[in-house]
Amino acid sequence: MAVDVASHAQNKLRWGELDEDDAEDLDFLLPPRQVEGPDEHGVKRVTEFKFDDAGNKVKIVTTSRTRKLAKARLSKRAIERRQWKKFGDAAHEDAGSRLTMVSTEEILLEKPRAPGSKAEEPKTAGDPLAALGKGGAVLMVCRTCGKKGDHWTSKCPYKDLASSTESFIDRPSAAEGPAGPAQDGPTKGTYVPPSMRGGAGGKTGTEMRRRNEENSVRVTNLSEDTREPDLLELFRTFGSVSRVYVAVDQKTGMSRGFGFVNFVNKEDAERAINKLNGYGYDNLILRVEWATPRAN
DNA sequence: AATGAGCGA
Repeated sequence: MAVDVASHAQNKLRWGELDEDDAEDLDFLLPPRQVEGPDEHGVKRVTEFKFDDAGNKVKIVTTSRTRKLAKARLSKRAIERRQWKKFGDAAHEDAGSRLTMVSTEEILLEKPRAPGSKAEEPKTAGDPLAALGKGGAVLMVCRTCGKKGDHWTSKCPYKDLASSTESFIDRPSAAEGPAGPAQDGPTKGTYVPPSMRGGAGGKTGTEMRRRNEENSVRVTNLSEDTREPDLLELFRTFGSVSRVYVAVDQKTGMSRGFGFVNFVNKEDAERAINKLNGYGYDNLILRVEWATPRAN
């Protein structure tokens, strides 16, 4: 961009007459802002000039480094690729210029079923009674122990024991403890899938495996681009994994750097902890420990 | 440094 210095000079401005607004008009006298990099270490250098309050020309050099760019995001391979000889349109570009660039546009990620979304409004809008539904309050009936009005199935104190079908419906007389058997629950004619049927071949008594909520392993110090499939790949070598979870910031969608892995078998979880705690993954040192049970 | 989500007869 050519700057017509001569025409500006005709204004015959004197330094003493300048107020703040006029000062901006003199920027054309300054060398242009220069951006170098980022280099292979992710370091970017910006050189710019401005006038200070006294009207002196000042050079400002700012170097910045994109967080974790070289460390976690770029593999050796990727750094290597940056050395490749350019071709096509890029062949004639200046060293620092880029044909592709990172967008600075802010993009909000929205959860499809976010609370407060329009989809759930029409029901109750303008009619507080509608919230109660036709039949009034919903009656909680636990499908595991048959207790009413107390808890949902997921909150049942017996949920960690055998499958509900096996202990409470298929063989109702086997139910013990404070809750008692399901008196008015279905006891006959209820379909029971083969996998859930007791008897020969089925697991019984002491063989019954506790459900796996317990074998929960917390993984911290994950790199921010580790996703659940990555965790699964890493942990599945130790045994059956029933669940992987990576904590994500609801607002930004970015990983919060920790997650959980649940194992079907406690021994597998234990081996995973022993092997993977302190393990270098994606250039970070993992911490792998037993998780304390989640609060409800 | 750090302990997870959502659903419902």
